[in-house]
Amino acid sequence: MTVDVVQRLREKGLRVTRQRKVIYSLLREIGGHHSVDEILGLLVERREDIHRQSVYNVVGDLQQVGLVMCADAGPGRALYEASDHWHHHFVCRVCQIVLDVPCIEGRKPCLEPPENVASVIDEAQVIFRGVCHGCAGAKVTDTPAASISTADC
Amino acid sequence: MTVDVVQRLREKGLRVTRQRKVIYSLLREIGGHHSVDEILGLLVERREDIHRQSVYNVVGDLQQVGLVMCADAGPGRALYEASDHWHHHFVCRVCQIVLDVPCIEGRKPCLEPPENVASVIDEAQVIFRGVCHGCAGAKVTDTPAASISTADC
DNA sequence: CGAGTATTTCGATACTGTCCAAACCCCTTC
DNA sequence: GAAGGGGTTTGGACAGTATCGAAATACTCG
Repeated sequence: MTVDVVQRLREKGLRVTRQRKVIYSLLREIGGHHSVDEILGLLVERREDIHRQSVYNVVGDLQQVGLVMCADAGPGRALYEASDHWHHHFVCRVCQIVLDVPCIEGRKPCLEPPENVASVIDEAQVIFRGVCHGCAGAKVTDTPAASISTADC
Repeated sequence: MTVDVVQRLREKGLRVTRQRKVIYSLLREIGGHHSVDEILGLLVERREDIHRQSVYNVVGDLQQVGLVMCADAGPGRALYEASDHWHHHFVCRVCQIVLDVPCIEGRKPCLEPPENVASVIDEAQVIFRGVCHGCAGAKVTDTPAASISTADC
């Protein structure tokens, strides 16, 4: 918990500040994927006076330390989450919700880790896209969602 | 080529406008991944007078039609490219360059979709991260890139 | 060719992320 | 426990990205 973040920061030579502890425990508590401004809003609700820039700094630092990961969910604002284990993400084309997809250990992606492309490849994150259960159920009429089909981003 | 875009737009009930033809053939010609503002810059160079908002509109439309795809390369601005075949991307942690990674399957759901997560999953795009050849050669000192490690799938 | 409407244009605006200097406070040392 | 040093936070300003609404334009069909 809090012991974890303190220890981890010390290990990496980063100082243990109120802001870092608060933001990490917040992300841990609420779970899910959140943008910097969402985090800022939640902090304001809880009477935590933390500057915008600090949120950017802190999530960046926590990411370096390995306590937070940035969810790949397509272009746009960055989404952060407290990272327990490596996993992938599903993004609904209709409501944009982001869901975790467990990473099946040992099962490599459909393509062999590409040769020649780069010197070091240490991460492979998958983005699945489609329509979530909620939107699939709700959609009865011919919403634009029906015509999205293939070839969308 | 141009016949293609005209036909494709008509099929989907979209009008064939100068802007749509110009932007598509531009993307087709130059290849690679480009942001809206990069596209806009290239259009200006070529004396093509097209409004910013129109570029947003057009790439969105072409994407719906399947002539353009949005490259998943992490958060930030969206990168568009003329879509020939389905593929994935490698992003360099140092210089942020985006490189294509061929997909062996070549078609959309190239990874077996996870169960229970959603109703429809029609796309799985992979983002590989690491250090490209250029940056790996240039880097002699202990850059932060060296401490990234773990978190592989 | 003319009417109707999709599309483009224009200006304004919200959002996201970054930069810099000054104030602050965490950690180490004594 | 006090003091110093330097990593962090803060505050304000700023560039870049993307969206909105209304008016003008131009593509398509009859």
